[in-house]
Amino acid sequence: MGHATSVKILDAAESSFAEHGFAAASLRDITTKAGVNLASVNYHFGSKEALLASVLERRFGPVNQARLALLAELEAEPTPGPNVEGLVYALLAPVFQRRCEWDEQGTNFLQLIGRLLSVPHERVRSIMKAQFDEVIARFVPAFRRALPHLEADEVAWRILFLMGALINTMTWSGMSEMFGARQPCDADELLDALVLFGVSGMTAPSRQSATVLR
Amino acid sequence: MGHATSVKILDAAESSFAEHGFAAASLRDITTKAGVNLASVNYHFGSKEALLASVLERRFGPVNQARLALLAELEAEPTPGPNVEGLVYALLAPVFQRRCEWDEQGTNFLQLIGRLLSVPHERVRSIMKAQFDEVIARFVPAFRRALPHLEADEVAWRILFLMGALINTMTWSGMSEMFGARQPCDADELLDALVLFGVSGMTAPSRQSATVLR
DNA sequence: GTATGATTAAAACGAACGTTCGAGCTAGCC
DNA sequence: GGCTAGCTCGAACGTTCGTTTTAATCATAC
Repeated sequence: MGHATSVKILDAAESSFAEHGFAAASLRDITTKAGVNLASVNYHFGSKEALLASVLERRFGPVNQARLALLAELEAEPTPGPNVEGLVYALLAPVFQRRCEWDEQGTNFLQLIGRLLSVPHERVRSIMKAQFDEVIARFVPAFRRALPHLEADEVAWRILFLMGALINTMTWSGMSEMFGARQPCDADELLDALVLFGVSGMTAPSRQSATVLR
Repeated sequence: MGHATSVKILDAAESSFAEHGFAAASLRDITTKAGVNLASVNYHFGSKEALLASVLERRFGPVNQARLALLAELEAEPTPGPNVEGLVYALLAPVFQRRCEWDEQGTNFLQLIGRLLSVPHERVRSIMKAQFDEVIARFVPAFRRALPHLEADEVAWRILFLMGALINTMTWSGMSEMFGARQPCDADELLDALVLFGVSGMTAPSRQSATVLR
């Protein structure tokens, strides 16, 4: 059954890409983990790069769909006024929710994202862009409406800062120990901490109104 | 002159590691950029991995020394009370200041950091740890004193979030355009934006006192 | 001028990589 | 039973890698 083989390869590739990054993950290692033949990758996916593309598409689709669904709920609410917390939550929560579901398989979804987003690979970049275009097109204006005291550009930069806090923290599991702190007990604890940090950061005063230390 | 060759190799390696990451950067590419013989790397540094170690040590030393110097200045001030902004600035500013100095050479220092911090390499990790141990040992307690309303663990997590915002944003130059925003005009503008974001995030209310959306 | 250590260079090695090929197996259809 | 398409497999290819070897050159000291 060809489909079962494809899924085995995708699972093994995800795990290997998360652990080693793209360049250092070898097809021999991936196919050994998957328990399939080396040639299967090229048969089912065409190339190593195409395999990576499939791994990313398989995971980002659901996360971004969930983000957009949460955003739609927010925008349907009758309560007026800015809801930065809702937006931050809608952006971050789906990642943590999918993590619990997918990490059962022994992969580290968030580590995968963090690792692959730092890969300087043109195809990766274009897949990211394609996956995130709608999310960006919907979230950036929503944040801008919720944060009218900020310049449009600064809102976008803050979203980048927020994504950076999300991604980098997840790339390195175990980094808390390095900082003399315990690991968050579960995904919810970390999500709560990050939402608080993010909401506060997003709603910080604008650079014009703040006296910045120099 | 052996020393001149070493510096050429370090500069070329830095540029290549920043652009490609560690695994995908080849010694042949590096030595071609440096205009030296392939064997020079092994002669002067011992191995590819040792070369990476030298690249990191060369750059992180001055940044972390600057961080500690700024922290010492803060702690010497007679003004009492928490100075979260000073701490955030002390942590972030040295990176931007060195960037202006070192990028003259055509390397992208911040991109290098971001790229290499995501490398799942044991030696890289141990070098990072060694370089950052003193910074962490001094900054984490200082932040904890400045933020007594927070649990000790949460302070550490927030520092991680802050570092994540710093690192990830820098890993991908040009990402602002993807979000429909212009690039920050200069390093100072980006630093100011990030300091505001970070200070506000660090000083956010604790999870106990905040009602987090669920 | 000679000796020595440092440095550089060309060449080659062994290993591993991703990709391709030809053969064999399996399941479904007639 | 025969045929076909899909799928899997072992083997090998060409390429690239990091490292090593050997020889030559250079700078310094005497």
